[in-house]
Amino acid sequence: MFDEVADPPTGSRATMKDVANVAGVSLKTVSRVINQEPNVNELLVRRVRDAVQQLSYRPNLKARSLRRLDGRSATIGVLLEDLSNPFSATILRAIEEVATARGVSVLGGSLDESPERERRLTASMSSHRVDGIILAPASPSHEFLAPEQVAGTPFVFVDRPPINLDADHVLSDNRDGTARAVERLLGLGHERIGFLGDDEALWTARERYLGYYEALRVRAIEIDDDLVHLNVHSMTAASALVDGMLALDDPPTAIFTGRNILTIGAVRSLRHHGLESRIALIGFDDFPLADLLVPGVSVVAQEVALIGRRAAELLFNRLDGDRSATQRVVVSTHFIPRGSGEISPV
Amino acid sequence: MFDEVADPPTGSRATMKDVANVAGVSLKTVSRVINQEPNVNELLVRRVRDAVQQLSYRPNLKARSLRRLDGRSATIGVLLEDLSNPFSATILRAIEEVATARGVSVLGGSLDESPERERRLTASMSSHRVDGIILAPASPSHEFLAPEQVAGTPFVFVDRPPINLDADHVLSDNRDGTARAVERLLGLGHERIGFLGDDEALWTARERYLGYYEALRVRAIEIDDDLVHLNVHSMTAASALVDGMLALDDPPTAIFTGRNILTIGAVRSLRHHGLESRIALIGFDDFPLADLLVPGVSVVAQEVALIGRRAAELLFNRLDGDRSATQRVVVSTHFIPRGSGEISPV
DNA sequence: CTGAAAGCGCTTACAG
DNA sequence: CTGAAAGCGCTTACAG
Repeated sequence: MFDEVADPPTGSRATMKDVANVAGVSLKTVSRVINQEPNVNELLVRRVRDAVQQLSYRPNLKARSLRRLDGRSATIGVLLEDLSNPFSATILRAIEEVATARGVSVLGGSLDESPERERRLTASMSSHRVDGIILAPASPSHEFLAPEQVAGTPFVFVDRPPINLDADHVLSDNRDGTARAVERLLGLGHERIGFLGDDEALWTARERYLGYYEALRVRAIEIDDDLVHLNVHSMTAASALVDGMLALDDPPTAIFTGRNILTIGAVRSLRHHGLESRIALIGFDDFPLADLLVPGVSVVAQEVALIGRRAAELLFNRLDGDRSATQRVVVSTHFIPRGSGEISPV
Repeated sequence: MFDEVADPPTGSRATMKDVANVAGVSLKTVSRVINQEPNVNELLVRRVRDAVQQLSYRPNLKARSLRRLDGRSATIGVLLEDLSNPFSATILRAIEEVATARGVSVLGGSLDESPERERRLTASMSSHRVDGIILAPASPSHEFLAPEQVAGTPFVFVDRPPINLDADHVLSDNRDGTARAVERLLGLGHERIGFLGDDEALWTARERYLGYYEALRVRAIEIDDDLVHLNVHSMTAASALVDGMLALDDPPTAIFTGRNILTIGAVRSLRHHGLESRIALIGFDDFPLADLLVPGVSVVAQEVALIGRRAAELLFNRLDGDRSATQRVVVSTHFIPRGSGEISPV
């Protein structure tokens, strides 16, 4: 034997017990050093630290959280629509920032608007015993999460409110943001304003439509069914619908699009008809390079990172013991004029 | 007492033992049912299933992985540059897809080009006992990961190769992709081609520069220092440098930009000078709406999702026991002509 | 086909 | 200031 104490074998990890053996102290002393408890002899601290170094020891969080009274795993779950889209990605990053600062890791997942995936992934998070879950929901009802909530897992909803469940949530002011933008178009003299919206099943799509509806109502302008299209899912569908509206006997002089891919579809159609500088356009959601298009595309922008940050703050407040009533946080949108929304009717 | 067996108290979760009590069977029988082991009496299976339902029982993965021989946590770590940028977000999503199909969850983190964050977050992943780690590295050396690797955690690097560590990696053909694009410009008759590149410390930035360098060398065109700028970090810096190049006595007739934000900076400058249809431009990395600009921006596009998928496949192969030699996977880039790269010199 | 005992790597509660 | 024993919620290895 060349080593005084045998190293643990390759392919397996050093445990606290290995560290104790190498340092010549008890398990409990190692635990004290790792957890920075006071009142440990300097010399022993040093010996433990050296052994940790020598063995590349990493405390096992799974074992720790299994035994600890609070059972915390130092992990939260974040389930969003699609981690590859800029909206979800920005929210995830903002949450990560808050979590990392507290030494908490983030388990992420994409729901793709699938209620079934929502059930599966929340169950998975639950099996991982995450300390809390932030969710941009896909289901028509969240009753099924009640047992998790009762078991002590706090939920914070983002982008859309919970249904049949009492939980904190963070939303944009979809309706007001849209109404104010449509009011701007009305203020310029537009009376025929087209509307393209996403899937009616989505709360955000309905809210944005309601903003449009209310703004017209206030001015006593009747809704023209030829100018309103909901359940538009793609850029190409949006282009085709704008093509159709432009072919009407009485075409719109302005268009409001309820989502960025629909906005881009509208831009393509207007360009195709050479009307991008004649017909006003405002979109909900900012998008990269909107300012580099000609004309620049005016938008109702969401504070996406702020939504993520607020959600994380709410969650950690709950984890810190906040038992106050459920909170709804509404994050303001802001209008960004870039040209396309400032075109007057001819 | 109304219930025959007391439910576990609010705020705590049902355990396998609780399920066993409610179902009137032993712990081991519950374990068999949960893990779908064969040879369990139909009646007992049913009773256990009912108890699971009634108690909203979720198996505790932490406890399971603590005891299991393979110690698998059904979790992998994914550390990328910035989860909010489209490149990282697309990779994460592609990995998530492969992982979810295997019932594995993804712990994500952003490194922000910080070696210190890389150390901290890999250590954190290690404490979570992830089964493997996919990493877009930020450090100048990855020696410090050797102990983790020896302890049995496989690593797969993406976007950049490991340094001082033997590990699988997935890269784009940065150098070739750039060289072929620059050759196209040369083919059009361009001889003065500007180059803007990212931080020289980054492997990708160096490779792309080498592609530019080699393409010119083959044609025996000398590199003009006035036309080459490395360590360009922002869109505004790129704009200013293009402004400067355009003011030269002998300005470039074409520009190659080594990263999408630099490309956008270059577009801004060319527009500002009204030269966007006179001076050719090709950028590395595609970006949204590149086709909607006038002229459309020609790019060398990476197969970003494929990079993520390949990395995940490599990792899971290792977890499935593949002990073959370290692999380097090179994913091809492809050129997308949209107009700006097809402009001939005047 | 079913179950009682031991143990994974830690923390807790307690004794000295 | 230090440590030995029990136990977190599971799976393993074994007995019946």
